[in-house]
Amino acid sequence: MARARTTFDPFNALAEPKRRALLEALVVKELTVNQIVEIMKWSQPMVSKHLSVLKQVGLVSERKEGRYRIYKVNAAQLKPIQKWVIQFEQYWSNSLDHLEVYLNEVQSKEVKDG
Amino acid sequence: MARARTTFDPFNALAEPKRRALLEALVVKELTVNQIVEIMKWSQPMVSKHLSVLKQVGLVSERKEGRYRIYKVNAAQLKPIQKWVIQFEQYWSNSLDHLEVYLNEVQSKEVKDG
DNA sequence: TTGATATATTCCTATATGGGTATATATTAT
DNA sequence: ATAATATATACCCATATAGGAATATATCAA
Repeated sequence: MARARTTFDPFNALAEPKRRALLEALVVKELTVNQIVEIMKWSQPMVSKHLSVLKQVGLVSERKEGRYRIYKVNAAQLKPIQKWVIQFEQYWSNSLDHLEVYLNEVQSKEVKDG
Repeated sequence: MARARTTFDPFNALAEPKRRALLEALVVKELTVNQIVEIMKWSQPMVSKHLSVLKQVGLVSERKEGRYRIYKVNAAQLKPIQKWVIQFEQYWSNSLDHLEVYLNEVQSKEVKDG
């Protein structure tokens, strides 16, 4: 079987880098489709399709205004993702950040190997 | 073109629910492949393949011990994901909803530009 | 009405993938 | 050496895309 559906899972929706970029643009301010097209330099159908995925998982919402559709981020839908990630937070130590840990590992490895 | 490679992007690695389940199991304690097979009731190759993806993006690390490979979570690799999500945190805060934030930004921009 | 603009959708293709089965590789035990 | 165990990998297939091109739909303008 192929990959699981991206369409019903926010994790999956975010797996596509373009969609993350889209959210980053939209969080600054709500935009119409064509404004996104201009900003992103993507084709219009491409923008519409990615927006459609984001809408299906609730990460953006859309309202109609005349010919325009105005999209905005629904950031609350990111909360479940953060909650999932936070489960693991205790396992990356507070006192040392990852870089330090990494450097220490490299250092002790060099000491051991050298 | 098909979907972007899952193999080099932690977001993509987490897009697969089975891999998230795997991390949840591993964060409790490190496990060998066969222990995971028993716990998860997945086929051995399936476990190995998902572990391989997680390893490639650095979300797990592996050490060899005799015939066994012991896998453990490298939770620090989740930090970039959390950082990405946190960018949006102010927008799901209770005190301000997105519209208010937007209006404030527009207002200050107008003040600056006007 | 006719045309222009804004957006969504349909159709197509190429491809990365998830899962299964079989097999390869490594290590330990006899 | 041979067998058994632990794990990874190769191969195959079905499928869900992502993207492009063309088209449909909706709204506004003349």
